[in-house]
Amino acid sequence: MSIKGLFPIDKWDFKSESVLADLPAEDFDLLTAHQTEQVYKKGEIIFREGAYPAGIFYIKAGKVKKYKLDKEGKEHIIYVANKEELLGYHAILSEDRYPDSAASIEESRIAFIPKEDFLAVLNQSPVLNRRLLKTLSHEFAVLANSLSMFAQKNVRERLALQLIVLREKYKVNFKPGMPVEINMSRDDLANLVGTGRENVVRVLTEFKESGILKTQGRKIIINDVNQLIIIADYK
Amino acid sequence: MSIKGLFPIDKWDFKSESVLADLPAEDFDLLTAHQTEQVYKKGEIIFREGAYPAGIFYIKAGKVKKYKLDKEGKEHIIYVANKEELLGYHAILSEDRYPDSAASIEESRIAFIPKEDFLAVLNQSPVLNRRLLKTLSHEFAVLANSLSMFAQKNVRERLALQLIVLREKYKVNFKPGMPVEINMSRDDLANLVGTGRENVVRVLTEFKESGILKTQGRKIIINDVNQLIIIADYK
DNA sequence: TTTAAAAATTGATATATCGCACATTTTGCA
DNA sequence: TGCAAAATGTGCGATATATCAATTTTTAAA
Repeated sequence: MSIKGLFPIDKWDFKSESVLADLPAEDFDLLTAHQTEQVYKKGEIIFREGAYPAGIFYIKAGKVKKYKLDKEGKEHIIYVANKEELLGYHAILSEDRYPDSAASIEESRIAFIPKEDFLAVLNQSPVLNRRLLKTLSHEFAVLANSLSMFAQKNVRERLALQLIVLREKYKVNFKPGMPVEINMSRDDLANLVGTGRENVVRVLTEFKESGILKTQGRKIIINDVNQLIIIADYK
Repeated sequence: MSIKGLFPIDKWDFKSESVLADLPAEDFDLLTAHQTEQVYKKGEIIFREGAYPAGIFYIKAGKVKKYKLDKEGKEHIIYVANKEELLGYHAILSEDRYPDSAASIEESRIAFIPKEDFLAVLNQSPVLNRRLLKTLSHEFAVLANSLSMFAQKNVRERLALQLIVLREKYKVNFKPGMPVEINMSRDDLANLVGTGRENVVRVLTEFKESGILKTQGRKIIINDVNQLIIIADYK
């Protein structure tokens, strides 16, 4: 039985809404009453898997990778979070430790909100409750997608898909109509796709030869997203 | 940098708490006021990915697989849900369609709760809100684990891990101390591990020869869980 | 601008696992 | 209980990907 065409890849929802949007002013003020802001340099760690959470983070500017380390210390990137996204709330809600680590992949400005404030607002705000439930269940769907993609697609197809997703995330840095530059190390890209650096380079070269994209040093500029969609969705 | 030993696999939390436990009687009664019960035969589909949700499901007895289909119709099992677990609430909370499909893997007795009742209780019950947030964020952690496991472990290691997890789920069917029988088709097992049936059979044979387990027809009886833990955690 | 260190790229080889074809066993139904 | 269909198990060639080593390019600091 085939469900071909039921969920074409170009209809997927890559964008994540801000959890804090539409929050009543009263709740928002209470939530941000004791926030402190910090600039994280590229590569700086925000929190570590296994640590107990002291609060949540709100990305005001920049990009953050959420990742897990295997026993040899090789990292696998689970998600790239963009500005205006909330970070580190899973650990508090699950009453457990951080399930993953977070580090900035470019210089980022991030606000810290103490656990007490977050829980206080959570206890009084139906809107925040509803919004978090929506966000979490949406995240579940995205993660489930990634998981089955991993089981069913090869490196070439996975890289194509990640490039499409990353293009959306880097779009916000550029004017509409301008070509979008993905500025990410091959190592991070490899850890996101779940393969080695060398394999990413090889597939990237292949894409370059097909005219799908071009590279300028570390930067990747996508010329033909449709071609990527076809590749990612092929199997 | 190594985090060796930080999260030994035998300390992982495989069990999922019932979302409905500790729910105030009032909320529970309202939630179950219009529930209807149905017996699903082995293999019967409960809901399909992409459909709009009409309500949620509560597994009273049996086991259910949550899965996604690729374009050729090959399924990838994301999760095996046990009795006393809630099903299908992601779609309602995310205000979207089902992100995956669900089907029984053994004869199951399942209650259906209409969407309206679920949302009504959600609007009035802080306990249910809190519990759902906890469950969803826990699910996220479990899924993130699966994802990074996929990226970093081979078929042998993944199968070992899934056998450990399944053993926990099948435990409830047997008396303490009695050997636990995992009764699952090789196809389902392969779709859970993310490989082909043949590869599962090959690794299973290998495990059998090492005295880790034995098989009786379709049934798998684990003799040496510790050995499995070592294998799953090896890399 | 120069230069050293870091990152990216290319090549070659080893290895896991995929997927087909076929044999065997088990299961459930008449 | 017997039988057909379904599920399981086995062998093997093809292939994608991992891994190691060496080279080139880029980056960022002096």
